[in-house]
Amino acid sequence: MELQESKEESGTLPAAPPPAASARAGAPYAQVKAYLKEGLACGRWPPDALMPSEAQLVAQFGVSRMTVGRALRELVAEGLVRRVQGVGSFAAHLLRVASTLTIHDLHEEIGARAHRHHAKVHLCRNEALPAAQAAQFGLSPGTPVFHTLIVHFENDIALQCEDRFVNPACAPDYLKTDFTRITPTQYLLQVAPLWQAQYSIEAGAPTTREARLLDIPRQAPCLIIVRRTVNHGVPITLARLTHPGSRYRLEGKFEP
Amino acid sequence: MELQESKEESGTLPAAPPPAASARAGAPYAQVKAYLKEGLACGRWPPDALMPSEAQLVAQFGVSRMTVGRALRELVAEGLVRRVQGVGSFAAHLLRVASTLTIHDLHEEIGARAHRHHAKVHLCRNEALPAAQAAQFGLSPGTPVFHTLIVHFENDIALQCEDRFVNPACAPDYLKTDFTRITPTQYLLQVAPLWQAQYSIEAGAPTTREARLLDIPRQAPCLIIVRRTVNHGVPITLARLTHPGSRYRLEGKFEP
DNA sequence: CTACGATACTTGACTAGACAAGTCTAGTCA
DNA sequence: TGACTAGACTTGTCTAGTCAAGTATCGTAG
Repeated sequence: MELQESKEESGTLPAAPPPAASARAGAPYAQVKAYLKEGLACGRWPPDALMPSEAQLVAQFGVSRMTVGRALRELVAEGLVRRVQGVGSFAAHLLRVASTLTIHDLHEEIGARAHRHHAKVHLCRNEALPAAQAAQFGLSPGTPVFHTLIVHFENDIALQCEDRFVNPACAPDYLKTDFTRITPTQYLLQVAPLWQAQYSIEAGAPTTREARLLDIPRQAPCLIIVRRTVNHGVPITLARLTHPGSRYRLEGKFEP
Repeated sequence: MELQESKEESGTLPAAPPPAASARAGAPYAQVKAYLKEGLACGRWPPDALMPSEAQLVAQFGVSRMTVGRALRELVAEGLVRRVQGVGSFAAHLLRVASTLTIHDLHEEIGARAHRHHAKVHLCRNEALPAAQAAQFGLSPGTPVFHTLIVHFENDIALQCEDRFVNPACAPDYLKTDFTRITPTQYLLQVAPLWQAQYSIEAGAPTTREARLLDIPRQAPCLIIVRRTVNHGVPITLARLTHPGSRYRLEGKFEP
């Protein structure tokens, strides 16, 4: 359903990283930014060191303060620099740098590889919210909710078991959707733009039912993603996505 | 070693999300940004819809073009808006929004919970790079590399098995480090600021040795993170981090 | 010696205007 | 009809200056 994925043998990584062409070096602000980034990378300003002030950079590069300000602001946004008003700019601890995991739709991902996707709907009904999910979902136990259980296949191999609860208030027509044509994620994004999500990723054993639906042994390690989506504080959906560990992997990268 | 982690029972999520106070609403650029964000969230501009031009926003808010430009530029950086020179600004597909996984050091994380961390070094030597790792690492098979195998404990419970290769050219004194006091990640970040990393996350079974070192059964599902770090195209380190699925979980969130 | 205030320096934010470059449309000419 | 061009509109970027607000320092008055 989501999160960039791949499917290769265990423990490998994709080929060498792309050169990551940053903003074109022609723009003055990009030059200042590249200069600072380079200095950060080569250790000219170790963590917590005082970096040049805007005025110094203005003099050094012969550009206006707005321009060096933009360069520095972008570095702050990237987590490379910490600025204190009245004091100066300091090199950040790269330890705290953040990476990005791109969220994709499984359907699209499979399509992008020119593979076939199909889904089998095992459950699609109105239900009272079980107590076990109530606390995480953020609704009271027993509240009527929609519950779907769908298995997604790539080229007839089961890739994901999607067990999902949906708040009827956010998507009244959810159950009428043809989930063999559109994934629940796609549908929900149309109905309620995604506004905040939390997820947890862990390795675990599938439930008996999941093992049966995915056609894997009960002991097979699975990558389990639990995701909760909220719009303006109102819970939209709670999903448990179970993937056979041998068939699914998350990948990401980051570059300060 | 890294990636924000937690350790609770299976399949749960943390408590409700924080309100996520954005930049203070007082600043004009923040007001414009909030206005656009709100419209994006409530569906005023569905994906690919044409958003107001800078000139329109200038007139509407009575601010200068630099100010609305900054608001829009930040929304582009957050992946909420796509702009095309000469054409206009468009609402992005939230499907493609990026989340962040904060990289932490295991040592720090454990300390933050007021728990004890200790490490046991099982291997710390010079070795010829095995062919199996050569391709991913980006060095020729047989190249001399440093190889460490360290198990990290939290309150005497094994949390991570860290199998790591290090390029001697980047950290000549790596083997002399006392890894019971400082983690390899901490040390490497001091020596060579992290510049680019790739990782893959998957569920799998531990190797026989990992199972023994972590004191878990061979069938126990593990969360396996393989990470490769590169500085200016030069490989620094390749690490395989194996975590018992029952004791370790990754968490993250995103908010457009 | 201490407390206070002036001063210098820093970042934060904004304005008004400028030029460049890309895209679309409508009108014109062959 | 088809090709071309001029104009309008858009974003991308920059300058030079302004005002505000936070912080550190240093000298002076008590």
